[in-house]
Amino acid sequence: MTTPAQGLHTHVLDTLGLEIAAGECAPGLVLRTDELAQRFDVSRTVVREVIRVLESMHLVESRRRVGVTVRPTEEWNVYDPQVIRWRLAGADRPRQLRSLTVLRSAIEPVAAGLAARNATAEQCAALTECALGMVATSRGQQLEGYLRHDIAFHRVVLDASGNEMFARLGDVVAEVLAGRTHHQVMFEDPDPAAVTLHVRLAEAVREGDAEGAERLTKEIAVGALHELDVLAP
Amino acid sequence: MTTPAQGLHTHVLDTLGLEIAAGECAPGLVLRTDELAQRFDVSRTVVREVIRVLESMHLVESRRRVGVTVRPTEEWNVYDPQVIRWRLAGADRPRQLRSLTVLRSAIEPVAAGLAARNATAEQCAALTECALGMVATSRGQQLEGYLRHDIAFHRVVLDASGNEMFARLGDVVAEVLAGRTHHQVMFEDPDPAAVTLHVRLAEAVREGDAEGAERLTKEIAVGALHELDVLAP
DNA sequence: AACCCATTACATACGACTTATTCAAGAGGC
DNA sequence: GCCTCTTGAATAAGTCGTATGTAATGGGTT
Repeated sequence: MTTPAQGLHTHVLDTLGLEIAAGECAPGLVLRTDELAQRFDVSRTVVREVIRVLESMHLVESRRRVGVTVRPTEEWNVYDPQVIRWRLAGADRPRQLRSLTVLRSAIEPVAAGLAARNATAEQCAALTECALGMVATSRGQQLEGYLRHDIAFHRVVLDASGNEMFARLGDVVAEVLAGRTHHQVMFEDPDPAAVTLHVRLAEAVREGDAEGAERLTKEIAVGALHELDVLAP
Repeated sequence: MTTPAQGLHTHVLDTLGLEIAAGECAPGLVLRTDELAQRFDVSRTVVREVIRVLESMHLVESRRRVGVTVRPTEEWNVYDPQVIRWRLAGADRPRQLRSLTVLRSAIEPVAAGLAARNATAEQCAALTECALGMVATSRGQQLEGYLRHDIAFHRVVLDASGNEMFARLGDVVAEVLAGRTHHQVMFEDPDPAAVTLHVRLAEAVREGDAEGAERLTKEIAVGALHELDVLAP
């Protein structure tokens, strides 16, 4: 475990956040600030700043006389990209991937519909380019390149929706796609049907076909969920 | 501006967060920790903890030698309930309400469909009770009571979906409904059609009619969006 | 059983030291 | 003479140790 040295604060925060998000600290467990200071060999000041951040994520609760208690999962700020990263790195990655994919299946079709209405010419061009990139990397074990284009594609769609709440889910989608690619069996090339759907989605957005874009995105989502069912029981 | 005394940290954080979220601090503006310490008459320690929290929300970026710079809106963690509260309290509440309502229109139909499949008997009962409460308070300027039941209703649906990402949007929905009720013209009683839709949605969930639940929720969302269009140009 | 007090662990504060970044001045090359 | 690269000083955040305040808990007393 080599410290990236990128700040004591960052190191302590990452370590603690990971442990809590992974469920290694049972809810209700109390941490003592000076214990943590000892454990990480940093001052209590640093620990307190870390605790404050974890508190703002609703991962822990700090109360006088009792210490820092780990909060139950249901209270966490699960939309915080940092929390998502920690959870995806932890033990229940499968469950996490599933709930995030369900979230995507709700958001992205609507976002695609809006994108079909609002996308600029540049965004349409970017979308087509991404789709072409996906096609070009869809065979021959070029999963990393495929992933890059896939992420860019969905990011453009979310951005083009014109809704900032959707746009800000780009990072989440990127994490999901990356997690899926890196964690599951990577022997096979991506599903050809999915590639086709992306190409057609780019077309639908370019033509301003909102219903078509929504329907195609739903199909992509269904495929992703199905893939999860097959590969992760 | 009387301090709630509920911790220096909380006061400084709320004040700064509100100012930034309201757009009073232009992106790129640099704050100095010493200045802030002076301004709020607290120690640098407190300021630094606040800055760390704001940093974790991606509202600001702290760099050595340069200071604490306010980040552009696109980089904020807009799903953080705290950030949402700050923004709803600020100047661009209308835009914020709209984008959150669009988000709801994407999430809640899917959540309702899942709820129809997964809801427990208790959740179905709670749903019916909420719907009844909405009916009972739908006339005679009882908007506060109506709001309470409305919030509870949607929270149960999101919880019953069984997806934690949906469930955690309960707070967001609560903020949106409350913001809508408290900010807009409150002379009129709620739309009778909306009340009916909620009652029928409770029925659909109880009967396990996923498609019906999804369709009814979409209708509710369309109504809410239409209401926004009419009342907020 | 109700009240009070001592203990405990976080909350706040302050000051000194460290480190990274930036800006500018100066040396060197073209 | 102008541009570039290097070097060093200034600056502001980062880190740390310590001291004091404060609220909640738990036990002891009446």
